[in-house]
Amino acid sequence: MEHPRRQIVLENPSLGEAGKAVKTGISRHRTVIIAGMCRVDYEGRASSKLEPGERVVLFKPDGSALVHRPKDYSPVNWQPSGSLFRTRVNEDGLVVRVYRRKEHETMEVTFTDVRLVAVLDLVDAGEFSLYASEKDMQEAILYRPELLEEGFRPITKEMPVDPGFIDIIGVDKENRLTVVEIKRVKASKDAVNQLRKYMDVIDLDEGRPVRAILVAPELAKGAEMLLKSYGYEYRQLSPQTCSEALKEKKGKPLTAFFQ
Amino acid sequence: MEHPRRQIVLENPSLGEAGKAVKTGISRHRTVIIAGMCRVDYEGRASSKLEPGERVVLFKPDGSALVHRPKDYSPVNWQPSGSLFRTRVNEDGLVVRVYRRKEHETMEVTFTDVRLVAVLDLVDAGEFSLYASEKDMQEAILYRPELLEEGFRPITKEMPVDPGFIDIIGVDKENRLTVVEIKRVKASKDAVNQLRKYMDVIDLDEGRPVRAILVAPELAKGAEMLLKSYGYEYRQLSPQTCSEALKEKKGKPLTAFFQ
DNA sequence: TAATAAATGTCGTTT
DNA sequence: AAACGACGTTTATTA
Repeated sequence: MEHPRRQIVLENPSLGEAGKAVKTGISRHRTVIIAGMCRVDYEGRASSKLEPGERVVLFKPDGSALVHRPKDYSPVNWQPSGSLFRTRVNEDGLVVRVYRRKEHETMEVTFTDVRLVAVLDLVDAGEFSLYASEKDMQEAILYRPELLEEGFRPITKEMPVDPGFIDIIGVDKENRLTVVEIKRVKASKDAVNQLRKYMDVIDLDEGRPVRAILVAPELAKGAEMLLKSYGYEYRQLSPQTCSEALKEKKGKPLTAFFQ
Repeated sequence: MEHPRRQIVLENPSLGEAGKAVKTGISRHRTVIIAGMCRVDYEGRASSKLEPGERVVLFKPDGSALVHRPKDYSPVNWQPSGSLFRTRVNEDGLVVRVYRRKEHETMEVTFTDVRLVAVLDLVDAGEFSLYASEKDMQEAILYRPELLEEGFRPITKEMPVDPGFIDIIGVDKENRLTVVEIKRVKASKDAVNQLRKYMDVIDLDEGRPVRAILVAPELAKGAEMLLKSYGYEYRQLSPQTCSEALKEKKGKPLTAFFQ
């Protein structure tokens, strides 16, 4: 015997019917999808006005809300999780007010015509894994220092200094102190400046020559100039390569490499 | 006589029915919503794996795609606009492959159970206006220089220099050259460093004293220290205040202020 | 809570 | 195409 999950799907409902479904969905912490003609007003850190048009609006059980136009990756208006919803139907239409009290932010969506309402009881405990992040690149170099260069030996990772954290500090085969800054995307001037900030601190602490190496899959034109002017070095390395290297080394604890 | 817009809404369809609807929707450049049990694999700049769970997936006519879990503001997987879709039904389920050839990026969503498919012909030409942006702050100061300080006269806006653009250059009431950097949120060390970069360039060009003013609604602790150490100044100003000032001045062209 | 840096950042603009 | 900076950036991490 089939036992269909409780869900509401209304096609071209009246504003009243739609409002009722939305209220039900929100109070029962369901995922609510509304598609239809609406306008949106936002007031908070900035303020915005979106004139009427047809959009897809998502209200999630965690209090996040998204207004999506029929184009673009990013929502035109939104509220992050933790927001509160209030739904009402008045002479303007079906109005959903989404507000965050602490941040003093409000987004109000007013529907004048609803094409679709769906109230869904979604269950999602699936694990999400991301590979080839900057952290992966860092770990890969710690596990296989030859990815940086032959003879390199890491000493510290995430070394805290005044301006932030130095990704990796180590020594090269000639025992010179080496500061490593990792970028998982094409390195820009900013990356070089970041490295420079670290070098300024290191130079203060130590009186001996220190190498600086910028690790990234690509180097922007301006960044290359700046890097050379500082006498720093560049090592091409992609997050994918690092991710591959990590696969082979899975299981060994990081600490083993700091003995 | 009613003329309902062409749209397809299927509740708990078979994978075959769902696939057919999705293919139709994508080929006709409609907005497609699918809710159901799926897994997602992404491969590109990074790579990721999302184990099965129930999600809402959006495919837009401009080639953008979003996978939303029942929580969080941001999609767990996505592709930006310009992507291409390929839909097929096989032994794994209903598979939608979203790829961008140029960037070598692929996202593949595999549905094993579909709770809802909606194919909508959304029309959205509504204008979007954002107020109290950094641009608004800049314009407000150009229109009403006293927002910065009494006697200030702007000379240039968006002055291109080596590291980027100086928001505003002007002279104060004592005719001293003044460099203005604007931030619409609390200014951090980064903002001070940005200002410093501009000052380095200006100092090269001119041999006379130059003032540097950081405009922002708030100043971070570390930023305040750094600012003082450079001898730069801070002017508190909120985007909201600027937005208000602009309302009163609507209509006058900016160029009128550079005579 | 504040600060800091990463992000599959995205998006717009200009060279 | 590349560079550059803003964004209601958001998100995670750490002091």
